[in-house]
Amino acid sequence: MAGYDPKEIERKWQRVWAEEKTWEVANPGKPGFDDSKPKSYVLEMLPYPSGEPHVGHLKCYSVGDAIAHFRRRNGFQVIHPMGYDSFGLPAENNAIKTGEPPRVATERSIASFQRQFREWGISIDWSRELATHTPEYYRWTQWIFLRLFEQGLAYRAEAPVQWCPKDATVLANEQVVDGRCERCGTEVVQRKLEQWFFRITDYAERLLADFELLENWPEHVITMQRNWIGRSEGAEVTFRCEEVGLDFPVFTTRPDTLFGATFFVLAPEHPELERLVAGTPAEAAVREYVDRAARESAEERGAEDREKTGVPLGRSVVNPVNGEEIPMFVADYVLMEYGTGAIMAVPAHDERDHEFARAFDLPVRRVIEGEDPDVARDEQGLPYPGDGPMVGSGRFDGKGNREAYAEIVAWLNEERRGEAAVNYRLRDWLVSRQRYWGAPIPVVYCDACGEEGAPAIVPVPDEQLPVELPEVEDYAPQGRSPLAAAEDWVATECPRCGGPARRETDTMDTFVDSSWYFIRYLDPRNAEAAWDASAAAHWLPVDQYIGGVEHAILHLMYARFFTKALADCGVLGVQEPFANLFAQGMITRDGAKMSKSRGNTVSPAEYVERYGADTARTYICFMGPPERDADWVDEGVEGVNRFLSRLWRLCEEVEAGEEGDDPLATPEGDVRTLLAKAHWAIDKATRDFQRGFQFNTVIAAVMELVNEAYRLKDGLYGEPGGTAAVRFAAATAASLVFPFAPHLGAEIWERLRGGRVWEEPWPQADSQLLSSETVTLVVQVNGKLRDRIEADAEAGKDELLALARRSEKVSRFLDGKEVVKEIVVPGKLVNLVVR
RNA sequence: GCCCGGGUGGCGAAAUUGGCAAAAGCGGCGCCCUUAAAAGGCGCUGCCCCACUGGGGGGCUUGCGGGUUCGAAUCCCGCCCCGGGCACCA
Repeated sequence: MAGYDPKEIERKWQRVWAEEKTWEVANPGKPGFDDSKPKSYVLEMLPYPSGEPHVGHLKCYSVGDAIAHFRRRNGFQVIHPMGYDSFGLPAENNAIKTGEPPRVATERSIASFQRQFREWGISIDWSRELATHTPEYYRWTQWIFLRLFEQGLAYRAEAPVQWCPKDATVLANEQVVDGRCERCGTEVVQRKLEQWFFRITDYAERLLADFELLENWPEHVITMQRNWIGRSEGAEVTFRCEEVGLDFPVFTTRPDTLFGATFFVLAPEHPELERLVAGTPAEAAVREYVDRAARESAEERGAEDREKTGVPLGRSVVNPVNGEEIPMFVADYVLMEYGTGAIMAVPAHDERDHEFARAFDLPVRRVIEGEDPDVARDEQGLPYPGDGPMVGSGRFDGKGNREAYAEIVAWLNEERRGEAAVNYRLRDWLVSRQRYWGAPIPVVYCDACGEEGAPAIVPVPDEQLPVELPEVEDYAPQGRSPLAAAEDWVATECPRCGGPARRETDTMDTFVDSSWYFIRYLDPRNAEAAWDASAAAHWLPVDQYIGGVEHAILHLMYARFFTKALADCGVLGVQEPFANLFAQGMITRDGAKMSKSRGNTVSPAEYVERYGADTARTYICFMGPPERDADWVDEGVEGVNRFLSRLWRLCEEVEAGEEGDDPLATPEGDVRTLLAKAHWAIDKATRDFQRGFQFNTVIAAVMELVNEAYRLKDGLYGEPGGTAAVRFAAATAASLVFPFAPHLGAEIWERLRGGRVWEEPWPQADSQLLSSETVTLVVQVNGKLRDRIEADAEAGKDELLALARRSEKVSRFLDGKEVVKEIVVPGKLVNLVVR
């Protein structure tokens, strides 16, 4: 007999799927569209094609494919596309190092991903394949940019931005981790530059509120986004500096502590600083302080345990609630990016203000009493951030601070000195990059159309898209985009006046490309529009999205923002792109994250070569719950390979043996036992599939079924209905394991049953065979297990009690004791409580 | 500091959601097949104690300490440890 030869089987079925285009689905209204089935959009995050696929990819697509197969066999028309997020820094950095154009390295990597996806047997609709670096794709990325521009959602502004000196580019806030460039680890510096932004902050409220619309997202991902958006409720209150006649609004979450404000602080970047101190004795000191702050990195400024520093301005503002004049300072613990860049300082009830007050010997005035009566009134126990009755707050004294909060805000409103306000930590999304390998931003600058020396920003008309990325020689950025060197390309004609104009030379952040790809899949060859409205209406939203948690904030929030913005532009009918999200865990080796430098990487290709794709995929799904991190162990791979081989040999054995007689109408004995096990496995697999994709226990159930078949088969051959039962067990195992090991599943099914397993509906458990006539009754005395007794499944309470008391093992513990309580759970357990 | 996860045999894990703790896998031990090995098949395998020719019996056990309950890995209260996110955000 030929042993299990995954190579041959896998090649065979991969050819079938490719030739028959098995996984392609048509759009509504197109030939081949099946309107009898409900749709299901199963999507894994598209890979960034750099080098070869790694095990993280194998996991993501194995999990997604199992879901896609399961849905198909449950009667859904599943759309399951694939593409490549093929613009971005790594290809460009490689180009700078080796001189190889980014396109060449990227397309080589794409070819490698394509080959391996086929070798893994992932059920992809290849007719919908796309790559974000192709003009056919980025043309529409540019088109979306123009729509956002029209809506005022894309704008150009000078702003302090995070600049990475190594990569010589600006970064999005999200790409700065602990003050360092996410990619290269270099400390970022602040620069003031003209940049393009998307107004994601306009959507902060909806991004929060619409968590409601999601069906099932991991709680921690929602929490991370919520933290990132960072909504705070409070009030904006205006403090006036009479000496220079300026109003300074501040944002505070604690308007109830307004009477405790004893000083006022501006951020070093505050635009009015200059006017406040120009020509005053404080000018020199303030300027020096501001310059020093500007030189410091965000990391240095944000360091923990940093001493509070600052400089008095020699000016004061008036507290609107009590008319008190309080001194002004500049200090770097106040951030320009948040709120208004200025704060009222309440040292008695805010830790940071308290530290500053101590450092500068400023008054600390308690306005809320603490809980501890001993320290309630004096300066001990300060700063006190909690609740309590108000003191030193005029007519609000004695009221609870929560109550006073509302009244103070109402009063500010009446007096027009402030109003309720909400602030967000979220900043607008900086999307321009001074880099080559990205989609060009489709605008030109025209001096003739401009005013007062400033050129006009003229959008490139839709019909002139795409603005193609020109070929260049030198990819290294020199503080301006490498595109600036392509002078023939930069010099263009103004679409508005026809005069000479210059192209924008920045490209878009790659997160822009990946913020809408899931829509393009629905109509990827459309040359007239980004997508056909009816296709989008039919398939969206994505029913199940699968990917790593590392995208919990960036990609997932940007895609949510895009969806809402496109809906507002009237070109999309959904508010949320991904109804269900599954965040897969990481695969480690030797307990550590894989890295080339550590030398603990796992190459999927190597394992696929040695054991076959079915083994590699099934192992990955068997390692543990897929949402959790899991450690790759070679012996575990072999264990799964042993299991698949065992199933294979079982198939060969039944195939070679007698056809056997027909299945019995009322199976008995071991025939029934094996059939019951098969139906138990069907039931278990189906439930675990639905319950959060617990593939590890699904596979364990199939293993149990195969083990049971091995235990019983030799006694069953020749029995009435015996061979048929073994055959049923093997075919059922193949059918259940198909979503993980599609080649083996398809092959065994074809041999034992004929036809295509993926066209078979998912098996249904026979409830007759799920229940048995007898059950194991657990007998406890005082909650401790004392005996197990076979009992009639239908037996009543009294019968079970009698049975339990009759047991010798039980009665031993009842001797000389009084039974004070009897608990009977029919079909399960008897517990006798004795004294 | 705040917010999420998580802690169960030698290892990664199960436990139908309050009812037999440890399924399936790995590792380990033993047996069968074999001239031999590999492959394969079968069995045992949480810890401790008593008994042992053979069969057996008892206690303990889900990070720690309490509680609720006839009964807790599961629910409640208080701690400890590990991982992740946010953090000078007013």
